[in-house]
Amino acid sequence: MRLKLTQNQQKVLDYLKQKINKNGVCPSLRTAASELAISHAAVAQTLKALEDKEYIRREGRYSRTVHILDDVGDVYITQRQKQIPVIGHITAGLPMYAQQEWEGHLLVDAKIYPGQNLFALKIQGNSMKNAGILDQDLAICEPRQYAHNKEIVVALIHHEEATVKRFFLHSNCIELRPENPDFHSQKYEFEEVLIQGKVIGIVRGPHGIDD
Amino acid sequence: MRLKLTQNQQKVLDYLKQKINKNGVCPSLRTAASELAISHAAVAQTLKALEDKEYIRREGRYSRTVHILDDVGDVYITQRQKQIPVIGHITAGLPMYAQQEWEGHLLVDAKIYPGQNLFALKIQGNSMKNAGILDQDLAICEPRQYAHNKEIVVALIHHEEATVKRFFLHSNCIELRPENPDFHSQKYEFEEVLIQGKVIGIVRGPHGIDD
DNA sequence: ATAACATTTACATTAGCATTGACATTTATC
DNA sequence: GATAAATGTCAATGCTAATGTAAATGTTAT
Repeated sequence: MRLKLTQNQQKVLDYLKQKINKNGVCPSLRTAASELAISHAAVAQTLKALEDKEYIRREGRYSRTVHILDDVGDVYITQRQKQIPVIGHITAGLPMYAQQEWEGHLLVDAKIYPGQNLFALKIQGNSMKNAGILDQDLAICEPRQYAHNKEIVVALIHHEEATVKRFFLHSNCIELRPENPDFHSQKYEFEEVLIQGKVIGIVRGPHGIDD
Repeated sequence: MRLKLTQNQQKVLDYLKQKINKNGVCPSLRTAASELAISHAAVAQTLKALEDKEYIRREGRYSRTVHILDDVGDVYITQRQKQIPVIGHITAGLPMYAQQEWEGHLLVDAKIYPGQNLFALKIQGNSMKNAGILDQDLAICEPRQYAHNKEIVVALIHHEEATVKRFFLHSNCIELRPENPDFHSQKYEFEEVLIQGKVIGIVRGPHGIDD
């Protein structure tokens, strides 16, 4: 949702559009300033405001190119917003939608994450590092009580410990395999493991991007 | 559990929600006052009551921003959505912000990705695998023309080839280091490399989660 | 009585817009 | 290439209108 423009900002934007349409390029600050009868720095300030409000975009620091951004319209965007709970701790025996300990909500793009009753889980540790899942990442999960081989799942072990691992079903046991040579595969009896969901995506924020 | 609202408080809250949904920002006290047919100080008092009951949150003393809170104390999703363009290819001539080059928009949570004028870039290849960035991931980036050592950046090489690598500045060259033993560091003269932004996050969809 | 709600008024703060001038960077010109 | 001109940036500053705050006070409903 773009913020509304003030009268002055609209005036400058209209002027820019007209100029760019006519000449193909943006006029210099001082040219614009003179034609708008204000100072060059005033134009620069308004341009900054227009950029902050996402009506234009500029390139590098001293670049002279300005792109006018069309309204992308948020009619469809409202249908794409999806709010999913971030689960703090998984409590045994409760289905996902009944989990109590929320750490809050996460907003995701429904176009990328289709499905219902999705939930998010904050990853603890680096056991899935080689699958591109790092400590503190948010794993987007779809609730499921079963899993196929090689899928990355959220599993509850001994009804208390939640973990994200790659799933393998063997004839007599379930193997939960980490993706990090520092960790080892664990094998469990069928009744020791409860599948809670399948990981369908990852959201990583600014934390820990640069070690 | 939050205290119940009075009829009047509920009315004002509904009004605020509607206004914020429509305009993206909270109306001024006097605007609201006029539309609710009361005085501006009355609105201020009700806002104070709403804040005490944790239905809204306001920033500084004289700040004009109001956040609507949900029952968990999170900011409402309508105030957290942020659309960012997905850049298809960064190529010669820097048409990076030319809208026709965009592959669409991505909806992200503003709480996780603060900052303005963000853009997303689809990762090609696995050269950053050990940094938890895989092929086809969407890298969330903040525009920047400079970088600090060890940061993961989007760089344009020889004005045509865009790449995501870890950045190192040496006395006589710039090193762009991949995070994958199958690839090698590349060193460039200063004028060969143009920094376009810093990677501040990753969004990975269902594709490629299970190799 | 008390809390919620309302008003009026004076005051403090902020946003938007403008200016100027020094400076860094790019572009043009020779 | 070197130099000059043009251009974008930044910081400091001032002004005005719009805006939020606070205090004193009155009204209404429970």
